[in-house]
Amino acid sequence: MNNSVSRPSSIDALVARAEQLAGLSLGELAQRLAIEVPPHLRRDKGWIGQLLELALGASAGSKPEQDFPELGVELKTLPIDSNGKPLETTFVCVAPLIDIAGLRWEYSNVRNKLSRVLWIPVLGERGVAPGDRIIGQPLLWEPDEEEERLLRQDWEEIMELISLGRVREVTARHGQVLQLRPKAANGRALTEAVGRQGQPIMTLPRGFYLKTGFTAALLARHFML
DNA sequence: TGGTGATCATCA
DNA sequence: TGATGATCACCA
Repeated sequence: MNNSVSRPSSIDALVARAEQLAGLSLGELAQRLAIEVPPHLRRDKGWIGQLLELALGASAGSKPEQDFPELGVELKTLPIDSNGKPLETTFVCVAPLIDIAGLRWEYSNVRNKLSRVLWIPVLGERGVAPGDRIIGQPLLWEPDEEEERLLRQDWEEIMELISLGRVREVTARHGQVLQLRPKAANGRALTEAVGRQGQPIMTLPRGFYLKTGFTAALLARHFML
């Protein structure tokens, strides 16, 4: 089906491998891995991410962990336009809606996932066929003090609302850099949460997403200074 | 059902 | 036209 790629033994090896992919089109990379290129992403929204995971030797699976737990690195592809600006928000992880008493930022899944991220920019607008999109220079990123402060602030504000049983009142407009939005297979996929009187309710699963302004800024901080 | 990978589709 | 809310595919 495809050539398997070994797991990188170090962060340096991972970054070096990612740098070697820069400049390639996704079509070229897919061909190397003997992977079929979909004509569009409407039914394969995760195709780019999974292609890069395969190319870099990330662990598959659907565990709420980093892609390279032994390296402490999370892998994220980031679609960008011709100006280098992100085209989409970035999914981080699902949000816990029950049993959240005592949850602290320091031990949160958001912080764990974002403590170190290998960003792979992928150049190409919606109209560009997936195979024609170009892999950009990777960026190994760790949040600086200000970024961490903003993330923490948003996380705490959103989690407080959830803990108060007000998850249904939280919209994507809450938060400066981090937002809470539905993350579900469809509108019928419900999960348990807590209502305003502390009663159990069923609601859409939610996920934390990074707003485009935040990812645009972190790219700018490293590539345009 | 709830995780992973995300982008789509529509509206303000 | 950018952002929000909705959705797609796959896996355990």
